[in-house]
Amino acid sequence: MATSSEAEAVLFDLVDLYDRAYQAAAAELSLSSAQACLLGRLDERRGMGALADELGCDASNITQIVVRLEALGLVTRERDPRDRRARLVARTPRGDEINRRFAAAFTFARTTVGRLSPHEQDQLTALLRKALG
Amino acid sequence: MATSSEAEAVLFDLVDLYDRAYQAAAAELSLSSAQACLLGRLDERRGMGALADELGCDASNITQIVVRLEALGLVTRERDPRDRRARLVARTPRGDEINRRFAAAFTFARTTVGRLSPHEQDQLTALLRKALG
DNA sequence: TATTGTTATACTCTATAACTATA
DNA sequence: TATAGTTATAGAGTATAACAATA
Repeated sequence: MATSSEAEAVLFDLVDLYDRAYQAAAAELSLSSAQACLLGRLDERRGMGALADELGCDASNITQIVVRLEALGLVTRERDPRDRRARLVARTPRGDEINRRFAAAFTFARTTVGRLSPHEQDQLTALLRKALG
Repeated sequence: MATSSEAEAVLFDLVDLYDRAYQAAAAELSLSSAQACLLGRLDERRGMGALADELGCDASNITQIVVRLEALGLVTRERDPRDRRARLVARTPRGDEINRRFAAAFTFARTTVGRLSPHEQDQLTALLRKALG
């Protein structure tokens, strides 16, 4: 591992725990992490290309995930009337419901931040913003 | 997304960037994240079950990853003389070399923490430790 | 009988390359 | 000709269930 300093080691633990909690919350709703993540990006409907950019992966990958979510009845894929090559992905009412339940199930970030006082939360935010450059 | 507060949103960004950087560093060495991660756990040789516990996944999964690392010449799998059911996984010299190069390539945590003063690094460590409970 | 690990199988994530439809 | 997305294909991660060898 590349974690020589204390701070680096704590960062590693944080990321590890965060990822596991995210996956566990998704699993409670029988979703993969990738499915839950994509579903969470659909507060506004979006094209496939935009989703690929946001999630940092190939468009063909997005197609696969969206096809599965569509089969589960959680999203729809409509032709964009202004550009008939494009497709707009949107959550169905059931997709909204599942997304809400995922947000409720993923307590890690809330719980973690909630252990700090408001002042400490501000400190943490400032430090991480500076660290992220 | 379940990130209502500022602090939660920054945590999300941090985890996202960390994961991407980890994967990119592994890819530089033609490894998957899981392979790089497992390789990093072998400073001491370990049994398959111990690895499964540490990585939080099924033993059959570890078998797959180890078989691939073995095929790449990065680890060996020897019978434990004290319990012939068990197998001890260890890095080869080439595995050591690749692991060093991965640690050098994964600069994210170092760079990120390095943007903070020593005092700020201590603050961050203390805040995250408290937050993680 | 219980434990360690493997094998068989199946599903998902992911990328690359070739393709279709539209612009 | 260029762009948005899909399809075909392949490699890897992951889990479950059934299995072998050893304790």
